[in-house]
Amino acid sequence: MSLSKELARGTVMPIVLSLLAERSMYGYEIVKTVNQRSGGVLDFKEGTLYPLLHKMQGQRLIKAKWEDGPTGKPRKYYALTPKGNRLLDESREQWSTLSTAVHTLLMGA
Amino acid sequence: MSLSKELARGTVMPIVLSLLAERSMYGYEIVKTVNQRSGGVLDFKEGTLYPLLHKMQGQRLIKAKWEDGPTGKPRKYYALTPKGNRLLDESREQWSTLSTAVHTLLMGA
DNA sequence: TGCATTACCTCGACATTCGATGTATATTAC
DNA sequence: GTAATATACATCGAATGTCGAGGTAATGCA
Repeated sequence: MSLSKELARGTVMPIVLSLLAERSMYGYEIVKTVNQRSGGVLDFKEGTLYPLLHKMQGQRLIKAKWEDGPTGKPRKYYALTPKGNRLLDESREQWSTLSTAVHTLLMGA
Repeated sequence: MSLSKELARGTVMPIVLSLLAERSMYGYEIVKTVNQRSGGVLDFKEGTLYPLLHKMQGQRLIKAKWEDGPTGKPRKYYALTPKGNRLLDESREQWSTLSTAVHTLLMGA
């Protein structure tokens, strides 16, 4: 795996939480949104996201609901649970703490 | 693994490169230095670091030299190679890019 | 003597991620 | 009409990274 990919490990779940806090989304939409909003820096793969969504659902961080999309074809929309919302807060805090620490060590004390 | 640990994945190698750019260090010293400088946010484990150092040595990113420490007991000092130095530059750039992207997605566009 | 610390190291278990692959429908282009 | 592309769900195996536990041995100190 490239260094860049390696660094991005662990940011996937927090980002998913953050997007779902904005509004409900379906899997494919999450992939496209992240890749587009990050300007190509992040590149979520379906093979990464779908298992993660299922895992997060099992942990009651998100809940799923089938709803008809604009074409009439059903899509699986995910939304945050209260528990997911709490974890989001925690994640943001931890990201701040970590990125400060890494910055210090990497960019010079 | 805790969320925080999960986030820190992938930062280990860049940080090692960064420390060794400052001066040569031995493994145990790297562990202690990182944990202390990060104020406990990062917590390098020997089981992580030693295999990594060996891997990096195999990739010619660092080179090792046995030298006598103050007690006369030999220590294995690691130093950056030119190749390691180039990767450090790259790593710093990639960290900046990534952390900006993650910040945007996590903390709100 | 006994304990903590320094300093090297390996190993197995576990989790994460990717690339590949599969299915099916909808849209667009020729 | 049909070929190609995009949408949208999903699983699986291989590769990799990390940790906790364990091992060895020397030093410093009370």
